[in-house]
Amino acid sequence: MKVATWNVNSIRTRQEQVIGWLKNNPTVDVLCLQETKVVDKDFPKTPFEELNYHLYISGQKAYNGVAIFSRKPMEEINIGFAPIVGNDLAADFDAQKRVISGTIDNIRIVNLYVPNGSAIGSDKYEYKLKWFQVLRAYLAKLLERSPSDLCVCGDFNVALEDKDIYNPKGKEKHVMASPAEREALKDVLTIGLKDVFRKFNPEGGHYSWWDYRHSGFAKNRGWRIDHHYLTPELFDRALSCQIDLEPRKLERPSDHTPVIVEF
DNA sequence: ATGGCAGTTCCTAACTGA
Repeated sequence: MKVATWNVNSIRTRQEQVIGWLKNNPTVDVLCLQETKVVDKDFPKTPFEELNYHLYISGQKAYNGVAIFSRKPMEEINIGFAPIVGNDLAADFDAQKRVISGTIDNIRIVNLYVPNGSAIGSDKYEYKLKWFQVLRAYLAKLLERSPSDLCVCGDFNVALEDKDIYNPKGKEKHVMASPAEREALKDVLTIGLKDVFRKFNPEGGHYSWWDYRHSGFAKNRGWRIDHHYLTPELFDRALSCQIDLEPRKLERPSDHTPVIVEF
């Protein structure tokens, strides 16, 4: 099975590129999208349903929004944190549409759009750190509830190691690389999740996001912030994990490009 | 770096993103 993650930065703007990518990648079983930026009633479902995908979406106006496209129907679709951690813990977080998950072939796919955090010390930064705490509770409960394999993927807005950044100098003061953000993500991973990209690609120089500004992509000044984290058995079974640079080369691209795991 | 790019809406200005 192949599971891809792609922050498309607006599904309506990127619709034709996503269709083209799915046609070029017919072996992808599940595509997790982030930053769809559209309410559910306006999501362009038809073109993807015509390609025989089952769609599971959770969007809001202008910001955020996640979706899962699957070749086969998924089961136990959960939207937001609340169905797993309860309303009290999820209350401040589910207004932003950043979490959707579903089960396929006994593997629970969790699709995340982690908050950006804006700037270190800002309210949004504190929100991001708290969000990771709720995520940890959410994933721990998921594992407790049904000890199936987990594939937690999406836009994490954190580069965990210096080698995930083109020029890490001074980046500890930069959102996405600050020590507190890295610790918050590492704390989530202690429940038993591993970065599968690093199983196959131990070296630096691999990125999934490039700033639109300053010709970031042309100069390969990127960050690796889109990840797949797997539970141990699934990690051991994994066959490959690759970043597809092609969509980033197109006219009017998303600032992110897809990452695909096979297990 | 008041920077710069791109997307959205309360749409030609202001916001959010990363």
